[in-house]
Amino acid sequence: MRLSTYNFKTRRETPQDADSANAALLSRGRFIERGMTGVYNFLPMGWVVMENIMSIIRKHMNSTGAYEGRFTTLQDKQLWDRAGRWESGKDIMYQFKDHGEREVGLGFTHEEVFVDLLSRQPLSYADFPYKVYQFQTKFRFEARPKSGLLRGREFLMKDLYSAHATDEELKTYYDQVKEAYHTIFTELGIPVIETLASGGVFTDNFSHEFQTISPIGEDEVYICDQCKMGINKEVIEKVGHKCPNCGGTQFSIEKTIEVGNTFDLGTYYSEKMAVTYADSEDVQKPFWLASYGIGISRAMGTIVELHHDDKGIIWPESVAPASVHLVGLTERAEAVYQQLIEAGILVIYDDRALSAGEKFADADLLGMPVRITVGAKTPEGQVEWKNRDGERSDNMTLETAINKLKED
RNA sequence: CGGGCUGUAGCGCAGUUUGGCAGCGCGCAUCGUUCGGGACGAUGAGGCCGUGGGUUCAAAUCCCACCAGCCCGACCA
Repeated sequence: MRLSTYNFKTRRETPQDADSANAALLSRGRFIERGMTGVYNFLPMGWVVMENIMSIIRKHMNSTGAYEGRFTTLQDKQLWDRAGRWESGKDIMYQFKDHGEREVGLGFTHEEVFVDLLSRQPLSYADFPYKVYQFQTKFRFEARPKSGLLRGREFLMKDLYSAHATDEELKTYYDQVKEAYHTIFTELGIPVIETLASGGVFTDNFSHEFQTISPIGEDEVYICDQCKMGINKEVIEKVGHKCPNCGGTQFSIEKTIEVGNTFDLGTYYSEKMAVTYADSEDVQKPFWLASYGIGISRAMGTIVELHHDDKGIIWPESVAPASVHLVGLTERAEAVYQQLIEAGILVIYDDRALSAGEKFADADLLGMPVRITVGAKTPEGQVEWKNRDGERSDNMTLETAINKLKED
């Protein structure tokens, strides 16, 4: 991609409404642009990051045997009444009347939709489990949106739902998804602590949260000194200040961002909504349900909170919009650009007629993992390689550089 | 939803106390000189001073209401 044709120009100054590192840097780099409070547009380069995050998640969701689908956003009140959540969800759900007198709402989670979907066919024990996930824009009325992409009223989320004939089957899959979550967050560059938490509006059981330590986080987690398991402050009384995993009583307390969660919902929704399956004796029984979420836009904001310096973003290779930021200071860069493309490397090429200083500053702000410079000071037949998170710049042949890029 | 602060050009801000021509920096346009860490000069374009009402000869400035943004609470993926 040539910056000369990508004309969303970076900002030198931080917009006054940017209240966090992720809001400031993503906005200065023109990855996102605020629409209204808690609501963001994604510009093309920002959307590439979102797509990259989604592909990583998609890969690992598929490997658990789940299938990707897409549920409705606009939903009838009657559906929500079936489990009694039209009333209990009033504070966070956008609810309104359409052009007639029909009461509708924007789904902020999809347990009801998934259970209703299952009820559209006769259910047999032999057909379980069902595992469907989606990427969808969620709407939740947050009293006070804050911290850029970390808490918004409209945000992109991956939600997975699984239905099981038995509790044992659910627990096996539940653990499998938690494993997948650990892998996903590692790949995203977000170190997580698996944390015991309350079920919120979803369930009275414990839920599991995937928390990452950050001073901007809104949660407080007690981390067990022995086994490193987390216990959300909201349930520390409930567990008697004792680690349920190893019995440890020494904790360190950290501010954290919740980047993922899993809920074991039991047979609650199946029973409430009166959707059951026939077991091997042809007895109708309630099935077991679990749901699992990861906020995509929140993950993007979190990555920036975790990976930046005073000059800009430092994208992990796995989600970066491109592998290389090519700073072209002389004509020779054009040929280098072509060869990088031919080698199959994703590259952002700064071919604009700007001063070197501006180009370097933008390269730092935009945060591709590797910067390659070609200028008058570059020895003939070589390029200058600099890692975004390093200080040194090294001269090497383009061939060497390409090989290095392909190793990663 | 309570308390506080703030809304002036695309962005960052001064001007409001004490009413009197709409300002600065960045960015943008044209020309020239520059050219390895956000270069320099010249010229120029760009404004519903958040919105509505009021006071006044005169309002960005004073008064009232509303809207929006940020912060602290309450709430929350």
